[in-house]
Amino acid sequence: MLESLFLNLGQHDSLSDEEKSLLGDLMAGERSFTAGQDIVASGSRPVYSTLILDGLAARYKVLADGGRQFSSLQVPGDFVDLYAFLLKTMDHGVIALSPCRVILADHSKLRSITERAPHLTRLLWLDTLIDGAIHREWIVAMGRRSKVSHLAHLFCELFVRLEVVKRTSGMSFHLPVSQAELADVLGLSVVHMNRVISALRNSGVIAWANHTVTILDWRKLQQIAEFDPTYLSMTREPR
Amino acid sequence: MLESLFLNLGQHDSLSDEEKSLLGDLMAGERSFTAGQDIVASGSRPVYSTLILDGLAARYKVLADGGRQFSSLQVPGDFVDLYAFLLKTMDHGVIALSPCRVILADHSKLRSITERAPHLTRLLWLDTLIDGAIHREWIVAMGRRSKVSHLAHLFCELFVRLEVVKRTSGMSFHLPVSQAELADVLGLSVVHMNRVISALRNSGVIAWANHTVTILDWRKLQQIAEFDPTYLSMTREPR
DNA sequence: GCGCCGATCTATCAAATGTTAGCGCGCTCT
DNA sequence: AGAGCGCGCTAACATTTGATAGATCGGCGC
Repeated sequence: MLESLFLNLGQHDSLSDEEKSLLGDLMAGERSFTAGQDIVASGSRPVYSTLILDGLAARYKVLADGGRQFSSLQVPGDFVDLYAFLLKTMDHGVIALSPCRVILADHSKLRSITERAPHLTRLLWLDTLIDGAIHREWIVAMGRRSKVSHLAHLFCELFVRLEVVKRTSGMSFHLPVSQAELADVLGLSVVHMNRVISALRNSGVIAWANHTVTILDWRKLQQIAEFDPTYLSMTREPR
Repeated sequence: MLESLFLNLGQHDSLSDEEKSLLGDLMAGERSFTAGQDIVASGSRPVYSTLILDGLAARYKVLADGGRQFSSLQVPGDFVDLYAFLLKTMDHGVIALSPCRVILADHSKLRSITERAPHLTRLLWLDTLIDGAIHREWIVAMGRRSKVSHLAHLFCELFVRLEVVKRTSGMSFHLPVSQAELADVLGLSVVHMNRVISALRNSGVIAWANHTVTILDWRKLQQIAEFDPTYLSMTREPR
């Protein structure tokens, strides 16, 4: 059941059987959420962290004028709020974008991992660092890429991340979001989001129907996005 | 000399004398950089992490069309590349925006801290998590705030962060950047950056001359920015 | 079958943002 | 003192993006 987590953490360095069993002990208490439900509420002080087993979730913040901005998308194998273990108070919410099955990690058990399992601790730390690297890439995309390039970059990133946890089929992946939700990722109006999607479609590099994205020309998509996966740290080396 | 670091880490939880001395052992090898110099090069694989003692630095990425985007600003007491300890390869550069004095932390010594000093490890981890929280706040600002609000938010954040390390004087702080560099923070053209600055100035909440920003009306600035410092985790509690 | 409703898509106009160009001020270098 | 230069600032115009409105389409409940 923790296969996605093992695939995710294990892509960066090898996980020993002992570490896998520690993770097994750590994760307990499965829960389910329907699309649109809050998985973690802004302002709360969780006593456990949440790992996604199935589904798509997003971190978000809502402004006074009602505008919403997603600051990350979370796929199976991702901890959505591992940092809450040390940050204590959630300064944003996490919402399920599709039906989500999650499993919980007690903060007290996490703490004991930091006391006793330094290598596993480093791998968990690394997981949050990659989170940060993705944030930086998003900042660059929002600030200096064209909107079409930004969208292309997002699709590249999602494809690669989903491939790691075996959630792609061929060059396709499931993306259960509306255009309005995607607009909250890129920071655009819905109307303009639609224009940008049309432009990327018309360039013939992707197809998107029935909540499924298909990459028709990976090379060209990567070119449009100037996508360089270095920031995802997908090499296996001692950490 | 490590006063800024102690102030920075110590704001979240108390640092024992032993931990301070571990940090003293960790940091060795002072260096200086002039404004405009790269402190860490993109693509490099550093064997030490860098702490800022004095000066202002920024993480950045350059795109194919020459556009540059800063993804963070780093002030005294900040590790600019603590994550490189686990991420291994720099996917972006770090540049000195003003003359910078820095000090280095050997990755092998960092590793031994993770093996022997769990609480200090958690505090270092926390430091990178706050980095991530700031990134998320920037994403929200870029996506959904008005440009004036974004700038106001940046000033609020900088003021608070500089205050922690005692680099403010009254309601003023030193901000040694040109408008072009600030444009690379907000992701704007220089011309529009100038318009946004003028607008914030005309609203009477800040003054900015000689590289010094003075907050004239903190309450109103905070209102314009919708600034809530929760994400900076400035409460002292067990971590 | 019928009607409702959310989602996609389009059209039109308004506002925000970028581009190019140029002026003036205060440096520093000689 | 004069030249050169980075920087702040402005003007005019082009392009991108947003707001409002409405059409179309398909799923779903009654």
